[in-house]
Amino acid sequence: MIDINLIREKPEYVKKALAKKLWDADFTEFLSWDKEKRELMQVVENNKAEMNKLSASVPAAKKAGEDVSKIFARVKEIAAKNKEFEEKLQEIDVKMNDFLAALPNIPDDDLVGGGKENNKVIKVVGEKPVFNFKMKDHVELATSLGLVDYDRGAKIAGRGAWVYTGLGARLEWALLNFFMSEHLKDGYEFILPPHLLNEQSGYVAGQFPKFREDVFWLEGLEPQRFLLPTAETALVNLHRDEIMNESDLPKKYFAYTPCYRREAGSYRTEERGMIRGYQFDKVEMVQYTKPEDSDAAFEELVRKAASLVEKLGLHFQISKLAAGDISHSMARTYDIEVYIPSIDIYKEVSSASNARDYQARRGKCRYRDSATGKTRFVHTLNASGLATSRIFPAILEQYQQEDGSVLVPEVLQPFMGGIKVLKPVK
RNA sequence: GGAGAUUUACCCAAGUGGUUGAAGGGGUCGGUCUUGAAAACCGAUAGGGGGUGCAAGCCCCGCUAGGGUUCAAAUCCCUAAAUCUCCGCCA
Repeated sequence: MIDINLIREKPEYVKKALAKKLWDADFTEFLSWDKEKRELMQVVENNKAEMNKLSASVPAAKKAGEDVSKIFARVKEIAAKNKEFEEKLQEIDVKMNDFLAALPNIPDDDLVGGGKENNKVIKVVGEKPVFNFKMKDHVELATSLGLVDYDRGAKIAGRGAWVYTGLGARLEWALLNFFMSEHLKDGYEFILPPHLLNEQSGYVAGQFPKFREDVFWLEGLEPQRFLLPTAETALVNLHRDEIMNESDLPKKYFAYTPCYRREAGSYRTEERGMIRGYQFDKVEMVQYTKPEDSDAAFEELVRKAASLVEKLGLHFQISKLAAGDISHSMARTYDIEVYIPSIDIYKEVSSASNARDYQARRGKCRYRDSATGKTRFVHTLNASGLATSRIFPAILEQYQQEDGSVLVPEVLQPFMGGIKVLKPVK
């Protein structure tokens, strides 16, 4: 939610900023609603004040033995007149809320406009691996090593599903454990949230109304619930409708959940295997900060996400996203992209974003400023740390050996009972 | 799935139509007393939005949420949510 005052005061600035997100905003109608709303409020509230006053005078008048029927009639008269205005007012209110709720966040000033093509690689870590043998892709490797069973996944669940088996399951779990241990070391609090969330949570995270169609809704539950598309949805709602103490900030959380998304359907051949599925595992970090601290928190999240990939010994890059490529709710996003040799492409394994007060406004998530005693909206930030569905293939491909085996990254070995090599099953 | 109870401020809690624009207690904060603390006593403590105004202020909405009845609702009616208890179901 963008601050309505900003739109009132600098509509041209907001329009320009949103244009960088390839969003064409026109505030002329909105501002006229706003004006009308405030005029109507004057009338409605003045009428209510008069009604209140008249009603309050009834007991005294009764006591004095006066005729109160005139007061009743007068209040009724005002109420009837007011009804029309109130209905109009509510109508405008709904229109304005819908309009505001649909607006994306304002991108940070330093971002370039436009879409993906304007993303900029700001850091490259490691080098593309060189193979002096015929390299295999991760699907081939996962199958020959007995790590993933695609056929049985399709059998029991259908398209877009796979089964981690044996050492594959252990590798997946080792990744998650490794990520968790790093976050715990950094003082983040471990959260296991519910996976079925209510509509309000999707709204506050900013995924709704825009992405209502991209999540899985459950039938037979009232009120309706959906499967979370990322743990961020749960984590940024933890403190909604709360006023936190300044001393509680920053809040640093991480959660592990599968992520459920409908988008999986249309993958291209370059994305075969476990690059995209209806469900994938992710550890997600979220911070709640004071506004002045969110830039530093953002840097911390990017650094943390990158350090995980680096510790895994994988070649990757960090991209600063153009305004049009960052998600709806965010003001700023850096992607960590790991190299997948078989397709010679860098794929996102973490998206670190600063939502600033966009989500906090939607969720009325505030803290009390100890200096002024006033409430202020917090800033929320999130970053994957990490999604396994692309790290797993990256490890298989980048760590593959000529004999068809795959080395286990050193940091994962303690989480896999010391196993150092994944060997082909006969 | 069925039945019942509950939902008031930071916490507990009174309150069934009109000085309740919410008692009382606890807590918290400030003070008196004290070498210091405790105790006691005194005082403060309803939040959060919104409108208007240079401001002081004035006004509107807030007793889980949304509707309704009424001149007037925490209080009556309807709907929903959450919590608790019991029963049923339980891969």
